Amino acid sequence: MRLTQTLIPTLREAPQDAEIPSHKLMMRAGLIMKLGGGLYTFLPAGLKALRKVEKIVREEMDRAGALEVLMPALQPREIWEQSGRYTVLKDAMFKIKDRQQRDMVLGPTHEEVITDLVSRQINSYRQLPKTFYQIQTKFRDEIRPRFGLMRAKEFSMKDAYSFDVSWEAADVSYQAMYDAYVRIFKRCGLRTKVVEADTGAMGGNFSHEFMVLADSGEDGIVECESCSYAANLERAERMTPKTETTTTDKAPEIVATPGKRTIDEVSAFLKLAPHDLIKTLIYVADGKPVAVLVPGDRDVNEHKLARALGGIPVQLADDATIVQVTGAPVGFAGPVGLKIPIYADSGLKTPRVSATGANAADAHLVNVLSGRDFQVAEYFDLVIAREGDSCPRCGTRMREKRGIEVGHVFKLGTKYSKAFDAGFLDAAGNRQIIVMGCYGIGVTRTLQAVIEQSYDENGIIWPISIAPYQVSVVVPNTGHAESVKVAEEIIQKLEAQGIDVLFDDRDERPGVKFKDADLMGLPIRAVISERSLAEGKVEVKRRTEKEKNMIPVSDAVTFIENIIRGELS
RNA sequence: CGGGGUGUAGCGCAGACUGGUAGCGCGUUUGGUUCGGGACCAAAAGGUCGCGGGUUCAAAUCCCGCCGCCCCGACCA
Repeated sequence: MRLTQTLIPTLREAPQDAEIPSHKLMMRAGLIMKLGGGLYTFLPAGLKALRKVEKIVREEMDRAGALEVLMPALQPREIWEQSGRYTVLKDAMFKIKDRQQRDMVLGPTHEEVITDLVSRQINSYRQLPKTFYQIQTKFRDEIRPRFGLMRAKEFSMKDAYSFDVSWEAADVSYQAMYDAYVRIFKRCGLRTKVVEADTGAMGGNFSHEFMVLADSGEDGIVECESCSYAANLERAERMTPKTETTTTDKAPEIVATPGKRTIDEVSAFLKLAPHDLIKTLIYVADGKPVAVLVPGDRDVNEHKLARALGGIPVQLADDATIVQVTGAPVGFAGPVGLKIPIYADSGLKTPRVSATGANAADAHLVNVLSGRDFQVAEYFDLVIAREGDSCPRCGTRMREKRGIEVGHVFKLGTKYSKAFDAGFLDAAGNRQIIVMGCYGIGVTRTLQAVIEQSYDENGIIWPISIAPYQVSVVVPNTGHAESVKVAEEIIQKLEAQGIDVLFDDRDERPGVKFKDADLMGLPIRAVISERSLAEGKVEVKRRTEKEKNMIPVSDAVTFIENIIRGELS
């Protein structure tokens, strides 16, 4: 492809609204253009790269035995009512009406559609297992679209769904997808970290996320410094810390703490470490208020809390409820004298002399002892894990990292198959329910994540597998006919081998072409100039190499082919 | 939705406080000189100053309302 015939509008400066390196570089390298918040047009070069990611995904899905389908993005409201997710996801969905005023949604995901399909088409154990997948545009009314393609309102996703006769069989399908994901990301040149994750609105009981480690990542994860344990902060557990018991003969004593509501304010005022305070939070679980206690220096993990209380939805109580339950305004809640169930983090199991809210305005209690002054209904691991916590598996210290979630595999179970009555007759003629799994890859996000993980001060560094063009050809002086002729011959031969070549045929100064080649990040650069041709050679250099290789003209094509084959094999 | 910021040419910005013919750099067009790491000279095209209202002889500038976009928090591939 000649640069003058395509459209790759490179920018010297990044648009002001681009924040992270990959977003800036996608804009600067002329891959995408913004239409509005979370909405992007793929320009020719960006699309070429995207198609290559899709191709890798397809090949690996097919290899894993998944069947490609294509489901409607536009879906009737009814199927969402049927799964019970219309309420759960309705704020995240784009909702529209057709001309008959029927409610429709733009699909944010496709469990409902695929399960409906399977419930109609699959009737026998002989038809199972089956895994279906599609690569399709998803729509989500994100609260805050961000970072270009990283979190967009419209994005391309590969979603797959497995259907099995049993939980054991589902494990096999799950593993097949897991393995395919490992291969996909590896082929895209990504280094990923697999972490245990929360299942969220998707439901199900088990999941793994594929994370690209990056400072700009929106997810926090912890990983053990010794064993293989790694988890999303939403799920991450920690071993109960060993704390020393402390005790006192003194009764709880009320201390006036006017206007001191936060842990920081109270600990500073009472001259106690935050750890010596107990943070009391009032939650509403399934309509009923409960008190949740955590050490003063920790935060509640609501996902863990919800799971601990039996998977019911929990939310922080509003101010009115807090006043009603504690008899005090927000900021002075404490466990002593509360008439509601009290759940506490396991870090508080060891009795310690603590300070708590006094359930009275502008007052706190000191010399509070659990067991003596209040009773905890049950202890759970309830706090958000953090750097320095002990690994739940082996007790070693854990460290915190940031990650970009590019893939997520779920063991769903029967949530959707039950809702859509997706069952089958087993060999004995008994009707059984299908066990499902679901598996997503953010295709557009993966593309950007590759850049986030691979760039330098000059621009993108594409892996050969998904570079829009594997080779860029630069002729410093396009006025030199011989250079152009040799360049065109080499390009023609490379393209005949199925290699994508971008020929910078612009009438620009050499410096401009070199800068743009680096910015676009094409993996191999061939320079054909009067100077090198005088020795019968052309210059070939990888994007990451400093040294130029001077290759005889007749060997150039083979030399380049070998680099590409070497990396793709 | 809460908090903060911002909107002036395709991109990056100045002008606003103190109202008076809308500017700079990059990019684009034309001509010329240049030609291995974002050249130089000359000429030119390109703007409803986010939108609506108000104040004023006069508004990019002051006032009111709305909208877009970006950042920090709750959602997710």
